[in-house]
Amino acid sequence: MITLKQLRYLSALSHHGHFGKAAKACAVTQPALSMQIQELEAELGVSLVERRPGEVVLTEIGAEVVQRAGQVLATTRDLEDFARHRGRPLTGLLRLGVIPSIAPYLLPKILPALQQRYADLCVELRETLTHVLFDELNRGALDVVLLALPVEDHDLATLRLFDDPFLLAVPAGDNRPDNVRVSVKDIDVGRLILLEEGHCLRDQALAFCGTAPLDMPSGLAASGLGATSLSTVMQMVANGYGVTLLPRIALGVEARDERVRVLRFRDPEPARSIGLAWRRTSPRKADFAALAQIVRERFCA
Amino acid sequence: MITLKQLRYLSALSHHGHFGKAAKACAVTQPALSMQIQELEAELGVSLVERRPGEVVLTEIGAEVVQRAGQVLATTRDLEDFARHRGRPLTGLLRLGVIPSIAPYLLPKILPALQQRYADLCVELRETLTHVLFDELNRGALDVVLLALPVEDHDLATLRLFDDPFLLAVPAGDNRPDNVRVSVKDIDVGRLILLEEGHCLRDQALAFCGTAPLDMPSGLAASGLGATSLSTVMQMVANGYGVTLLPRIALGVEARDERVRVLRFRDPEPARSIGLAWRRTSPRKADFAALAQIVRERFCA
DNA sequence: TAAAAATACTCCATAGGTATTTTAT
DNA sequence: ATAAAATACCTATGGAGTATTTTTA
Repeated sequence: MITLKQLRYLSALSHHGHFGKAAKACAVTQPALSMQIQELEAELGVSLVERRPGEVVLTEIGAEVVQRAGQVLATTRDLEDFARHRGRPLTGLLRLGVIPSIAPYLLPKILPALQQRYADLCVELRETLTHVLFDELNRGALDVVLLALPVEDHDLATLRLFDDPFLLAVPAGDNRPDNVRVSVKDIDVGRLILLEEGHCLRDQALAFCGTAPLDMPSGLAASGLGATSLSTVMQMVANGYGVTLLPRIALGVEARDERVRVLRFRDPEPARSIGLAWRRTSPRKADFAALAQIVRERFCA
Repeated sequence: MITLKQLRYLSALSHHGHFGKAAKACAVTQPALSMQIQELEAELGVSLVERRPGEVVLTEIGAEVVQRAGQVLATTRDLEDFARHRGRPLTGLLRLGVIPSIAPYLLPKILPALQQRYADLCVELRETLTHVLFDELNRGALDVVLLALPVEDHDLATLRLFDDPFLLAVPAGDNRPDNVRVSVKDIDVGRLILLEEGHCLRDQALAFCGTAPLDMPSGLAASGLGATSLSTVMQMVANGYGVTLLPRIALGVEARDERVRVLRFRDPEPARSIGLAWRRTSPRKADFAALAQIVRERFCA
């Protein structure tokens, strides 16, 4: 009879591609995990992984089984969450994922409020790129994610929190008149500095500039020096290397340098939508609504 | 750590409403099942069942947990099926549900062909009402169901096989001319004999006659003597108690009595659609396609 | 008093640990 | 020779059985 333990081990093995590491991740020894994988293969009557020297690769069937095992484990986790949090919103552990262009600006304002209002809550933070967050969400490694909408993944439900307009950050020496709103067309795309590939902020900025991501000759970002944080990008702007699109929520933190000027766009201002995403099957919707409430109180005009 | 065994026991307990019976169904002793349920309740930190004398009732949370446990178990079963049947369609056990107004007419023609063409296949049959079949399908107690479309349940996928027209069966003494097709309006609803409540055939017939199910004064059916098989209904027709709608697939079996005449309806003939339904997540779609092929060979004009 | 679930206990299957061997580079 | 997985063997946890007690109608 197949067990959840076997599926957990298989899932870990698939993610680590290595019996020893997977075993460590499961807090057991390598032989223990090996035995359970063998047991599972015997139960199912198929071979799931190919033991190659140096690496472990899933068979075709194995990959599909891993996928289905992920579903089983996520549903199980949802069951547990449901039972444990029923009626007591925002208690226990909440694993929150946030994208890098939101985390430093939003979290400092909401985490203290969360801790204060929900004393029984323990937030576990994860900051990384959108597609990684999605993966972890679907695997059940995260409960909810704070990111830029829209989300295409149909296994996820979303909630829009607020719109975050983009501003144009230019070096202080820029000769544009103050008090005049700029147009997207005023941007010299050749001087545009953006985060490196994979950041949704980069894609949004390119979309607003009407530039296809591929034929993008965007200054330092294109020359391999892709920045991994808005701080770095703003440093580059301050030093006169170019301009960038700055989300308004980052204004207070990133636009303090007097060598930088920040200009508003003409209406309709380009903006991104900030929202929450979670597995459709998640039983903690009440938690997410409470979280949304906290965010909105601080960020809705 | 929660286990599949606990979920299986809980599921059984919920269906039997009795620790002893549930334990028997799981092929374990009552204390074994009791212990696992207690263990599960301890893990989840909630009470799932209320032990009342004479009966066991689920708590509100328990009901939801049972529902979610069902999902976990069904997904797990799908995983097992996938691995075990991969690449070998129609082998092993296929649990097939069929509604009563199809089973006696379709199965004799397709089961021998199935056994012959797929010698490794073992078909387990279940004949009962549509809503029971759905329940068993969703619980994973059945693999696929043969029934009348449409199906509203959105967790199920369906495949249309063929259309089965209705014919009007009347006593031989009926004075309608031969060779003339009848109209639905010709039916004396007061003399219409139908299967008892719960049979979809009954609802379809009423819909075609434009009669609301509630204010239905349908002969014997309304007088509490609801028939449970078309055979019985046809016996009533033969004895002059009324008329009925007969699906064409039943023609050869049920219309042999010379005291019965069968008349065709004017175009467009009223008809029901016969199809297959299975859990969306089922990995045995290839099996179902092969099954559909067998049926179509014999029932598509 | 009877029926059903919980408890007490005993036993054994098995998951997991340690040590070692096998395998492939 | 090294790294990684499989195997051997041992231990101990805990799942399941039998017998018994508790509970409540």
